Amino acid sequence: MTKGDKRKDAFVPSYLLYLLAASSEAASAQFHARVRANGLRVPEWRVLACLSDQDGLMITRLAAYALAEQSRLTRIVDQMDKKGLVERRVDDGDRRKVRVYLTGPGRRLAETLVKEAREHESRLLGLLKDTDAARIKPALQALLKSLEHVSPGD
Amino acid sequence: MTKGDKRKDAFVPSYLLYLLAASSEAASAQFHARVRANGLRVPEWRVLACLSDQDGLMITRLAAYALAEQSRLTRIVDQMDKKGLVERRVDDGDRRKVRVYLTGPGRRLAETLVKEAREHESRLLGLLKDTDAARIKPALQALLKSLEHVSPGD
DNA sequence: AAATAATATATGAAAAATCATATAATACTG
DNA sequence: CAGTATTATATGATTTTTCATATATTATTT
Repeated sequence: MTKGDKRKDAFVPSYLLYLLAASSEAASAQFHARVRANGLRVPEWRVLACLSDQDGLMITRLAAYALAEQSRLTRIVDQMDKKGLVERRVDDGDRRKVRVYLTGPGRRLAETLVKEAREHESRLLGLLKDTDAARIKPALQALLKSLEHVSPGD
Repeated sequence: MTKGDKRKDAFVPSYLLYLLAASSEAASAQFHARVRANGLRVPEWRVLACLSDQDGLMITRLAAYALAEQSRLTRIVDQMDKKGLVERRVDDGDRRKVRVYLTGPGRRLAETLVKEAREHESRLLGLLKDTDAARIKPALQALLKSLEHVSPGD
């Protein structure tokens, strides 16, 4: 019982959901500042990144891929449309669907930012010991995958 | 060139910041539903958890610990105060500081939810292979720690 | 100790996110 | 193929969140 034992068994600092939220926030902070420096908000950057992976996604799938709720994504696409970064096209085969495509400027901005994102990621991983750097992405991918098939009522 | 090569090299699904944000969101979803079932919103639960680790934190430190911006935390504490879960006390030594303490009901609710959180975490880790389960928390802690000392202008 | 700077919290106004639901198109069913 | 159900997107109203800054207290400087 010497000293410094006021928090003998803190819960939060080793709680998985805290570690995920806190490290997501901390790891993203610097890069998100770059996003804003490019005149975008975070959800807009996510849309650009998703479309640069797969152009012409419909609103619903784009929302899921970009981690945004559908009605929010509709409005994000509105704003990106106004900025000239994307354009909407109604799907020919199913006219309920609205597909979102990058414009020229949108694609160029996406490419710039994806490049910056890759560089930033390298720097982040470079901060870690090789073992941790090698393990973190596989562990997260495993977690994500195992959660994909969890029933909602769980 | 057989088939199924439309997304030859998708960026997003293996991008660290995406994996962090997506797995944080996916892993938290079920537990956050439990939080709401207990009449709390997520930031309120975080405050309870932080105070159950260390009662009487000042607003600023509580904000950092609970991953909320200061002015937002002020309002969250307002609401929790109204609900009778916490109470404010001005610090005697430095009257700028407002310290936040759990009330009896607040502490009981915190204990209930921390217990549920621990159980939920076990279930989550149980979904993973032993190697991934053993590695994920250390890897995240290493990432968080390496980011603590990154200069803001980086 | 007066003047200035720094720190802690709160608050008003604006922007963004959420929730429920409207609208429109397509798919199913008897 | 008429009627009903389902799916996709948009929108209004409300609640949250954010941003800048006001207010109050303490620390520093000269």
